[in-house]
Amino acid sequence: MLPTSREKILDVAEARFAQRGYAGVGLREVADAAGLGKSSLFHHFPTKAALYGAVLDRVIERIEQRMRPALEPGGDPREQLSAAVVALIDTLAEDPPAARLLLRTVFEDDDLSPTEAPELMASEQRLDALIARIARVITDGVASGAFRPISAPDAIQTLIGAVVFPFASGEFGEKLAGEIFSAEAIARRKREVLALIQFGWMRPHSQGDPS
Amino acid sequence: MLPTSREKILDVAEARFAQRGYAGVGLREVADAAGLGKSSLFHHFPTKAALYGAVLDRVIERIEQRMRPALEPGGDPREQLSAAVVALIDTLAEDPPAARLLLRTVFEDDDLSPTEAPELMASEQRLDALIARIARVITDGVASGAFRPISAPDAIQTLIGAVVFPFASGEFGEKLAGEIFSAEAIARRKREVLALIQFGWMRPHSQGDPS
DNA sequence: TTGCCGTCCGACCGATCGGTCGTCTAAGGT
DNA sequence: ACCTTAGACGACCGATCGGTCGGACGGCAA
Repeated sequence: MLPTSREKILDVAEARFAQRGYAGVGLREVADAAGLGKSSLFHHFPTKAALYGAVLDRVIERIEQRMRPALEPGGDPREQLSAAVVALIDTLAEDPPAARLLLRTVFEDDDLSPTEAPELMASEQRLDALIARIARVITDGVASGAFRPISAPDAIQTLIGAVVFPFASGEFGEKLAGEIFSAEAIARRKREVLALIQFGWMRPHSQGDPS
Repeated sequence: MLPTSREKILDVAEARFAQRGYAGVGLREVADAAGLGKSSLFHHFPTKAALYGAVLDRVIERIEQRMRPALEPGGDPREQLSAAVVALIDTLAEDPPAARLLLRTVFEDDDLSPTEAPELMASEQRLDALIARIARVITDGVASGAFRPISAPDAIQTLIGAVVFPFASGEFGEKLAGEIFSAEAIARRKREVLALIQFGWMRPHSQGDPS
């Protein structure tokens, strides 16, 4: 039950990177919070960027695992998309720092570009594959008539903004709508996004595949 | 036409803070890019936090000015909300670093909390007032029957995510949907969000105020 | 017992951080 | 002609940054 040092480091680093960002977190701070000396970190991760990469990879893997069953090919695109969104929301809700970490990572395309931090390439590819699968579900749905003729990339941008941002909004979001990670707030977010998908993207009064 | 040193500093700092975040930007970097020595910055802004505050304030003021006419009390809430969103998108599109700066600021609720950086209080209050006005439009619309019974705070979270995030998504967004700030991309974003409001939130086949 | 190995540590490195200080210069008012 | 003032500058400060290094400790296999 007691976590290994490596896991402890990852847990602490995930929370700190989410709160203060890559440049804002010192390795000393992480080491202290993990109950280790700073130099001990380097026995588990060769560089700060590698530590960040490991943290990010763990988060993306969790999300991928939870969303995978919903996205398996061959099903009703409407149900696939809805189930995928619910799975994503559940995963973000169980790992509070995750949402903010993901959005911060998107914003750090300078310092954390895969060119400079090759340890992030694997994570990026996995995320790309996941997004491609979602895009596929949307384009399939449009092709079958289940969805209006929406643009998959734009729909995905909207989806990320509407799903991930609220769980990353911290004090701002709490002042606006109360506790972010309460069961009620999570349920409200699901309703909000599912309604968006249903009324905004699904074709009304259509039973879908016209074949 | 040639900008004053102060304006030059603000322009450079806005771009840098948006790209690398508060902790990730050194004052030396800002000074160099502005064509000044580092110590000259302190003749215009007493601390780094004050500089960030001035940058943020300028961004929020621009947004507020552009959205104000759309939000003046007494009008059709549907038109008010749509016009406000269009105004916001236009403003973000004209000032590319703005969206990312705003979201980053939301995420920095630790280091940049108004308690520690009192120069941000004014900006925060102005932003709160702006959001309150939007919330008012939504609740009015719900009361008059123009909107479904949606929750204003949740709707605002969705709106921020769907409007602001895409313009802050940088390389990630460009890989997904091409140039973010092209005229076509801006038009697509407007269509996307306006459709969301219309189909997702407006009551169908209703002419609104039943009085 | 011996030797190895994974883990951890304190001391240290050069670089950079935000910020201070004293000085110099150019413009403007009297 | 004089003095004030704003703006800019280089030198410098203590603190912290990511990262290195040599060694100490404990478990385990031979």
